Amino acid sequence: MNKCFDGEVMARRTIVEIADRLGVSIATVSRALNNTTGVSAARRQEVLGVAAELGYYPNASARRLQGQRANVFCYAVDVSAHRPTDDLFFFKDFITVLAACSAAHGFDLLLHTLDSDDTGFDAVEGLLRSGRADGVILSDARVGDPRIRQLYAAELPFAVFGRCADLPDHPSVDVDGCAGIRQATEHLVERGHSRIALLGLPHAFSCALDREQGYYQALAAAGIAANPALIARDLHEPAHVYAAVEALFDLPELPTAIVATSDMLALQAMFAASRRGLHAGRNYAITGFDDLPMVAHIATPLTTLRQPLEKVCDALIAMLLRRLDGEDGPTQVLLEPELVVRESS
Amino acid sequence: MNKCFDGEVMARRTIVEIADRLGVSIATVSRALNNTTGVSAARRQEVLGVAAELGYYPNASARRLQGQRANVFCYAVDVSAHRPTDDLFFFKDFITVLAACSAAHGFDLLLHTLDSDDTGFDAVEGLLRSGRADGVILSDARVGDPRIRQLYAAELPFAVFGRCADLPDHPSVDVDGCAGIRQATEHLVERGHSRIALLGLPHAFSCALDREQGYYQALAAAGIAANPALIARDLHEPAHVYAAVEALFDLPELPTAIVATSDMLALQAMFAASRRGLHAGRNYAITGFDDLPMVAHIATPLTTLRQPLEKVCDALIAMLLRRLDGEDGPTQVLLEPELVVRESS
DNA sequence: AAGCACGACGTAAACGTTTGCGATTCGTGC
DNA sequence: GCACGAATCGCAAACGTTTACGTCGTGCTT
Repeated sequence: MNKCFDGEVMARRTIVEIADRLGVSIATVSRALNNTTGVSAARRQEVLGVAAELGYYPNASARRLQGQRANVFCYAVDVSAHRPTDDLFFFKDFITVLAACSAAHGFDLLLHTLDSDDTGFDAVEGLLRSGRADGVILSDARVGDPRIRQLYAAELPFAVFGRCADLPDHPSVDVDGCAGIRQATEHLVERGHSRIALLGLPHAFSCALDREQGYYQALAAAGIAANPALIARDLHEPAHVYAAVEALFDLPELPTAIVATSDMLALQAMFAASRRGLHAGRNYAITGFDDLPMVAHIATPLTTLRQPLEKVCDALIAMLLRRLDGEDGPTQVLLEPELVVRESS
Repeated sequence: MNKCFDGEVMARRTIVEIADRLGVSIATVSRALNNTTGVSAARRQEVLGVAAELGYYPNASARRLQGQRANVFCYAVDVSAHRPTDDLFFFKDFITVLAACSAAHGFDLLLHTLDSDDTGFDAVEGLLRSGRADGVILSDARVGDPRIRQLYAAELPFAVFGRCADLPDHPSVDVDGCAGIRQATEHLVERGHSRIALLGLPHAFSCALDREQGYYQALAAAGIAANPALIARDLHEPAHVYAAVEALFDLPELPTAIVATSDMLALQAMFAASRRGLHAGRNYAITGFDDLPMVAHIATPLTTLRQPLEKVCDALIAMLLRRLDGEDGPTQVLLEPELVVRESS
């Protein structure tokens, strides 16, 4: 039989063993291990020594029961929200940074996947109510997001990456997509472009409308009339994106620049263009949003807007921690994306 | 002040309240809630009623402390392993299915991110030893994987998606990449191809060598000599992949078919080819591996090998559960991928 | 009629920690 | 020499469950 299956119960050492070994009380051991006051330096060293010798690990369940806190956050992510057009590189980066931020505060990160329908979200509420997690983090906020409604009504601790402008004030951290896209559009205007196309995300996501606003604002400020033929919004199905991009390049008068509200949309556009012999940075300019790792390494590196992921996650965690500790503070944080100019524009 | 911050401590109901309310003992309440024997049907209904009325949720920490089990699995994923050439769509799908399988067995899924260096893996060991998780799931097995060595030596419960042929027998579930690529290559041979190129993954991953074997086996069986000029293995850096693909199409005598050992490699090749006016399914045939959601929807749908993700995750979870329950069973599971023929071949 | 099996329920211990409170010791100031 | 504060430590209660064991009563068997 394999070593991994010999069923030997993992011998868990307890605080009691350490206490017995040294002839002291468990209270002393606990205080020594937790580095609290009330223990002499000599004793602390003794305790630490025996603990290391025994290979002691504190029992998390006992700690949580006593401390009334699990030290666990849950990231509830709508997996159905991720279509082929979406940016899974961003998904992975977000998870990575979020896990790192949580760990830095001693919290584990639980992953809970959701369907697009509301079913299954009660499980998240149960997660909090049963104490398996202390707070929930949401992303991909939708217009009128029912998940946010539910958590808000239940007065449960949560924080959202993104915001719902149409919902009552709730804890949220967001990147200013409007300002970002405005900056990108202004950048193209400064480069002399006036026939600037727009590729927009599905309107179900609240960030889509936000970003589109930046495009309109920049055009208005430059005195350029918005041309409906150049504007493709609410793109979600792959076929939809494909058709929109093709239509753009079928126009009698081609756009000289494209503002894509996500890097994946920009990549699709570049792919379609290259099949017609049109190359970004040479025949037309294009900008994206997200700064995915790959867009810096493709044939024509993409000008895009970088999201300050570390700051976002820091703010999310900080917000939840304040909520748990009963302190107050800002419930809405808005961060600025950074325009990264590369060869595509 | 915002409703979300009014610091009202979430009122947690306990089993004691239910007992008091009905004038019975907490043991009876526990038995009723857990649907165990020793309670009359009438009592059970009473208890269930009061529990629902009070909005009772069992305290997970107390349960875990008593039951000596957290009902949590940890997926420890090497985030640095994911380069732009890697398949994050697969990453997301795997996580989704894994979470679903865990949930089906009443287990939560903890996410732990690792760097490529070994640092930080001790944290995973601590996760198990402190009882925050009962078992670990690994993926992207590397040749001589130090993580597997460590968990194996420590006799901790774990299961690997992938295998290390060079390591002692350990719990693993894998998809037979050798058989898969052999099947794909045979498919191309049957289509009349003989100048068949190979694109291989980084050799650090143990699946890379496995898959390449299938290519060699199929060629040998067909009596075709392997042509070094057509073989590009151990591709990891984006620039590396790019150069290899370009070199392939710079050959005086072009390959008529390409066996890519991952869909992402296939996509890169198709992209490079299309820039030269060569189109898959028309000018050359190509196959991939993984069946990413997107490859069915691109201009020329890709022939590829589909991994049975549900079966993989089921097997991983089952293996861990057996280990936790002290039962025995197979420690190595090998599943067959399914060849999905589309227009690219 | 006595014995016995069984169902329903309560008592209490256990899971492993943290922490308020009291007890003891020790040093220091008068 | 005595009182007093600080430092150090032990005692025991709590956190909310599960479960082995004991008790009681009911109904059945012999």
